[in-house]
This record gives sequence, structure tokens and C-alpha cells, in this order.
Amino acid sequence: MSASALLAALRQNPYFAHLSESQLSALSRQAVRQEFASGEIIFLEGEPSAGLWFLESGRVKAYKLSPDGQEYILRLFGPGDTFNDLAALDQAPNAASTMAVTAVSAWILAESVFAAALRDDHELALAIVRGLVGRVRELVGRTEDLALRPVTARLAHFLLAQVHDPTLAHPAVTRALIASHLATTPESISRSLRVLEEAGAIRFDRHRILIVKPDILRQQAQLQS
Amino acid sequence: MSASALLAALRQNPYFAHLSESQLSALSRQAVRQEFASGEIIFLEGEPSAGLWFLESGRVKAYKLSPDGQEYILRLFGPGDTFNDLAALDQAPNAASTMAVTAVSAWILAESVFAAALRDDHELALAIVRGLVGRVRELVGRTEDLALRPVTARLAHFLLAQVHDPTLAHPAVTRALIASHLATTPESISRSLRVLEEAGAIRFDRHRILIVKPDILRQQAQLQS
DNA sequence: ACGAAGACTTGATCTATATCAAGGCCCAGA
DNA sequence: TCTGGGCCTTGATATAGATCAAGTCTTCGT
Repeated sequence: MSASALLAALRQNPYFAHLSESQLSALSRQAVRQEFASGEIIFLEGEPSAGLWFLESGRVKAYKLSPDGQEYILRLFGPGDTFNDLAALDQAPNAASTMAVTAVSAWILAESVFAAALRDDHELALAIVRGLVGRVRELVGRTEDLALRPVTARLAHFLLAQVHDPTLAHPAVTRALIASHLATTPESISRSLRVLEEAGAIRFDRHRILIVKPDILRQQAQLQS
Repeated sequence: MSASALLAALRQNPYFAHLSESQLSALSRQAVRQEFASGEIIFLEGEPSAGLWFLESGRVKAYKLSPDGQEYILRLFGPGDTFNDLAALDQAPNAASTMAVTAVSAWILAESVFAAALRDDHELALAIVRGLVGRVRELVGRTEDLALRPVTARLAHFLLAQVHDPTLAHPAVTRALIASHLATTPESISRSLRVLEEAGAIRFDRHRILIVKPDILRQQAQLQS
């Protein structure tokens, strides 16, 4: 992807849709492309932020590690997504670590241009407010899941989310990855898939999980009280 | 508290500090005060929002219920706090339910005035972005706690937060309430307090929890890797 | 001052899920 | 085509924490 193709891609992203031509070109002129092999760390939690990242291709996970090495995946990113926007917005250290889940190519954007645009552009600020409000609602749902729902319900919830988010449905999304995202183990994912199958909600094999009855799945997710 | 005292109180709140005199007085002119007895429901998740709430006195909890009635407390509010700002920002239904934990008096502010101010006032928008970024970071920490840390560590974390947040240190904050906030049970809180005491981090009785060695407590909270 | 209700603690059990272990499938690379 | 290494599944066992069950302390209302 060239710098000019980057410019076109950026315009699709809610963060940049509001920027002027000159702002966008300033952004893309300073942008630097980086490639990562699968499994490579992109940046670590606590480090000073290098800027705002734009993912061109591949899959990236944002994760936290417990002291004893257990991993929790906060979010998955796919092509067209930005990540580490938090640090770009408040200039504080990275809130989480990120790692390439597949081969990845990504652009890093100077946050100074972004920060300046935010200071000047009210529409951009409003768009960011909307985005952050959605993020807070999403995280509230996540904590609710972890606090109140058993593994099978969390998995049902995840499978429903996969329908609308192609990033979550990809060969790189293994049982182990789902497990780490749902704060459980691959073995428990296996067993919960079986439970959902026996409930008639899904059918699955090693490669594909097929939703047979979305309503049963929604009920298993305990979404409607 | 009179409407004019409300106006003075609002000015202390980060959301309103930026508003002009006329905006603030428009807000407070339409404000309606409501009183709630301890245990009374203020509003329910999923209902359309009645507006932005400003808490004058007492304690309020924002919570979610699981299908089988288990409660998870998302947040606690004290005097001077606003709540249900999410719904005020995106006009979507309430993200959680709220209940008075003590006797409460609170003001409900018409969100139209607030929304109009946000549309016009860039400084306000930037302040809200800052607030929301902090909220997202806080929620990320919360999910991390739930996903990766055992009850004792979560409790240690909570006790450290109490030091800086007077809302969390109050007679109304019972073991049952802490338990519901940490997604565990009162019995487990009791036992974890004992564990922390035996580790030399705290001393406690029925009424007061005293931090003896903050560094031991921080270590128990698994905060520094 | 008394009694009842609520809050807390502690012990005994139970259970969801983690961990450990083994075996099978499938793909990639030689 | 063969082979090795992931990934997945399934069974057996272990464990953190929930639930159940007393019993005590404290406070508050009468």
C-alpha cells in the first residue's frame, strides 16, 4: 500500500473521515509503514506511545498478561481498524500490549497531527465522543459478562458478535484465542461448543462454527433477561 | 439545596465547569430535585433516559442483574458526582440500573441543554473526551481484574482505591456491597480480608479497615508485575 | 434496657472450571 | 508421499470460590 492508498483508506475510518484534505495529507506524509511477522510484539503496555496505529492487513490482538503469565485479550483488530487511540488521545502510556496474530502490515501516524486536529476540529471531537461512548458501553457489557455469566453464555455472546464482525471470524481465531478473549481455557471452549451444539444452537467442526438457531444461541447467551 | 446552591455545586463538576453563566442557569432553572429512600430504585437499565443526574447527597450504585438475580455493581456515586452521562451523551437507553444505597437527594437535568452545550462548546467536548478516555482506561483495568486476578487481589485493589475515593469509604459500603462490586460473595470478602491481615497488609474490625503496609497491599493486588 | 434484625465471621460442603494427560486429526514442508 | 507439529477433543483430577449453615456481635427502635 502506497502513501496515497493509505490516504484513501484513512478516509474510511471514523476517526479521519472529518479531517480536511490538508490534514489528511499531513498525516499520511509522516506515516511510517511497519511489517510484523505472526507472533511479533508490536508494542508493550506501559511504554510511551509511538503514535496512532492504522492496520492495513492482518490481525492484531490487544492483550494484558497476569503476573503468572496468563493472557487476557481485550480486543481484536482487522484491516481498516485503528489501535492505541487511547494513548493518542491522552498522551499517557500504552494501556495494553499488542501482538501480530498473523502477518501484519500497519502504519504509524504521528499523534501530534491528530492531537492538533482534535484541538481545532469540533466535528472530530464530537465523532470521538460518540466513538468513546460506544466503547464504554461495550466495556460495560464485557465486565457484565465476566462478572455474571458462565463460560457457555460468554461463548454464545461471542459467536453472536462474530456474525457482524468479520475480524472475529478468521482462521487465525483459534480456540485458544477465543479462550483468552473470554477469560477461560481452550478445553472449556471445546466443552462449551459441545453444550451449545447439544442445545441445538450451533453445529461445528474443527474449522467452522455454524449458527443453526440464533434465538437459541441468544437465549444461551442470557441476553434477554 | 436551593436551585442557586445547585448552580454553585455544578460549577465544581468537570462536566459543567466549562459552561457559561447563561448555560448553567438554563440548566439549573429546569432542574428537578428528587428524593429517594435507601434501597429505592432510581431508574432501570433499558429505559429511556430521563436526563443527566447530579447527586446532591447520599450514595448511589449503578448495577446490573443476571437472569438469576445476582447483582454486579459497576460504580458507586457520592455527592457532587453526575451519573447516567452515557445516556445523556448518546440518547440511547440507560446502560445500567441505579439504586439509592442510603437516603439520597439528586437533581435531574434536562439533557437537551447539555446536548446543545456539547454541540456548541468545543472546550466542553474536549473535557468530555478526556473524561471518557479516563473511563475507558478504568474499565479496561476492571476487566483485567475480573479476567486475571483472584478475589484477594481484587479486594486489595479496591482497598487501595478507597484511599483516594471517599465515596468508597463509607458505612453504607458493607461487605455485601464490596462483594457485589468485585463479583464475589460477602463470605469471600471476609476470608480475603483475613488473608490480607495475615499477610500484614491491613488490620480490620467490623467497622474499619486500616491499611498498615500499602506496599504489601499493592503487592497483593498484583499491580506491579 | 431489651429484643430483633442486620452485618459479619467461620466452618462444612459443593460445583464450575482449571489443570493435567492422552490421543487423534490435519496441514505444511521435506 | 511421508512426517512432525500444531490444534482440537475428551477424560480424569484438582481447586478456587460459591453456597449452605450456624453462631456472634452490634445497632437501632421501642
